[in-house]
Amino acid sequence: MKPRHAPYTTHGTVLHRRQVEDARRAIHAPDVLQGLSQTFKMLGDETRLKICLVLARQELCVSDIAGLVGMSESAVSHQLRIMKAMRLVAYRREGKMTYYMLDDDHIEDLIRLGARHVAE
Amino acid sequence: MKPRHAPYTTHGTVLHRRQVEDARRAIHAPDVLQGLSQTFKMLGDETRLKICLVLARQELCVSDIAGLVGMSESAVSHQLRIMKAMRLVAYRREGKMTYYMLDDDHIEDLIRLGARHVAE
DNA sequence: GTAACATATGAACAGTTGTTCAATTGTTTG
DNA sequence: CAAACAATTGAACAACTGTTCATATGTTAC
Repeated sequence: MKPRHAPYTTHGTVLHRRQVEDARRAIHAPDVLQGLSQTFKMLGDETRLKICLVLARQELCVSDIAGLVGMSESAVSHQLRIMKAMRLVAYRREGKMTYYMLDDDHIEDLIRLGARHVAE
Repeated sequence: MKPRHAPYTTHGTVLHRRQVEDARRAIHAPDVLQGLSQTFKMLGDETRLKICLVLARQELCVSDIAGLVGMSESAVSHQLRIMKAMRLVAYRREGKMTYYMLDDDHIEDLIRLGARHVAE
């Protein structure tokens, strides 16, 4: 059985020149890479993921979000602050309450695609 | 200015009945939710994200992956173990080397969609 | 056999993360 | 005004994460 690759150097250096050169092109620019991982990390927490889901179609006040995601209002408020900083959610104050809403069209698509992946 | 919502109860209970009922339907089943956040969390780490990118088109040995993503071989090996456990990568041994490759079509789509999002 | 190498693995560690709790702010209502 | 309520904030804390370092495993070449 003949080898599919041709290794040509030693430790610390590139072992498979052609493959490595091709692969290098696949890596995005540092800032894109950072934004990407930040976005995914955002959705990597179940609480935030649920918040995104419930806020996708309508605005909701903090208490209702808390009830829906099964977390304390404080915990939700902390998460919303992060999501607000990332410009993922918009908010609107009305009297005692603050209504939050998802302010990013792409997120829903991302979750939908992810869900299709999970469903195998 | 008339209120857009009609609050009707107090603390701990639902404040906006209709919105909450609609929102509740948007939350996926617990196992789907968990799978989703796990997948996103996976991509939420820059090292793993880069590994996915470089392994999308061709297989590579651990040393070359390490060189490409700028991490020690040990660090990469640890991450590959996790990714292997998640059935995200497949591997093939050939002599001294182990060649890894992305074993999940959806991941690339997910990253591509994410990248489009980052680019605004 | 030994030496060199590629990879894997375990323990330890620092850094980060998400929640809780208590206190605070700001608003509405009586 | 005070009481009730919605939301926010900061400190503290436990849990988790990713890396490093040292060591181990397994393969190839001499």
